[in-house]
Amino acid sequence: MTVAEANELRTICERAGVAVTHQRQVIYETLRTMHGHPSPEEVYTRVKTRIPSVSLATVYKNIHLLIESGIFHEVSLHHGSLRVETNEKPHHHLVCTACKSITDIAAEELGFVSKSRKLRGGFLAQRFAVDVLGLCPDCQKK
Amino acid sequence: MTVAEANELRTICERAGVAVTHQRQVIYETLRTMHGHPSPEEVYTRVKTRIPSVSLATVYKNIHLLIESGIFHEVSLHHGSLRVETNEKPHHHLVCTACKSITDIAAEELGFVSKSRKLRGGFLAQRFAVDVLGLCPDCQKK
DNA sequence: TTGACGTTTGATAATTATTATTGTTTAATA
DNA sequence: TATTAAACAATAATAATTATCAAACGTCAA
Repeated sequence: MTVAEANELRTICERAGVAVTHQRQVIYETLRTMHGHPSPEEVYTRVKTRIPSVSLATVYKNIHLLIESGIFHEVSLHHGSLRVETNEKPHHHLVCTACKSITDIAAEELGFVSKSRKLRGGFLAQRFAVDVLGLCPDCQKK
Repeated sequence: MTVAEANELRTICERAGVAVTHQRQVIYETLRTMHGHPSPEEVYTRVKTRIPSVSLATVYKNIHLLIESGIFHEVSLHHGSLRVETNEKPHHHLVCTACKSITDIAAEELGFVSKSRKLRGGFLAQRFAVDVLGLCPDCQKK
């Protein structure tokens, strides 16, 4: 862990009012070294090599802490369950990072050029998560 | 159910090689009348008012059928588990609708103007799912 | 140092969402 | 309507996540 990283974690913990424990340090550090889009289970497996006694629940709790602190993100807010899209018109979504509610917004209404942070209805935009859905090369073959 | 809808469902079932059962009809029809982003549980509750004996598993199976037929979509692909974003650079994702693999693509690399369907690496773009992540008015108050 | 107190952890039970299994019923078609 | 494969309901199983709780830990005042 670099000095900058150590400081970052200390700041996060201070702001959140929690202690800088060994488990937290290792989980933070592990995430910093992992690439891609690891699941809690994958993080757990990695952390276990350094702290064999670590609990999966601890990994979950600390991942949540780090995500809530804004230092890491969820790849896509998944809404706990499958959701069916019933709006046929081309549109995007306003997703609340707190309550995860989904509101439709017409495609025209969302100019990608705009950097305005307050959108229609008072929604406060923090970031755009853009998924291109389609088929990867492997799946095209099948 | 309108005649057009009845035809649509029949076509879907023919293509998929499945029977047009009463349950399927009611599930399809129910989805058509629902707005927003219903979960399987919500669809199940609705369908139950017309077919009290219906099983939740049947609702799941038919929602999957309709999604695979392309007549409805998932709101966002959920990957079965939480995924942590470890890439700090601004980027988007190439998500395979079949295997749900996620590949990063740099923000610059994804010109929104482009309508090219084949992207870097041979990924076949089918549609863009754009989420604006932020806070809804209610959650801003809290 | 010691002891008291609040926090964190690990172990595990509980919950939630989804999928698989199985015996029974039903739709399609002759 | 009789046949037969498909679809169904009921429910068990699984996977992911969260909740519970007792024990261990860190901190700080004496």
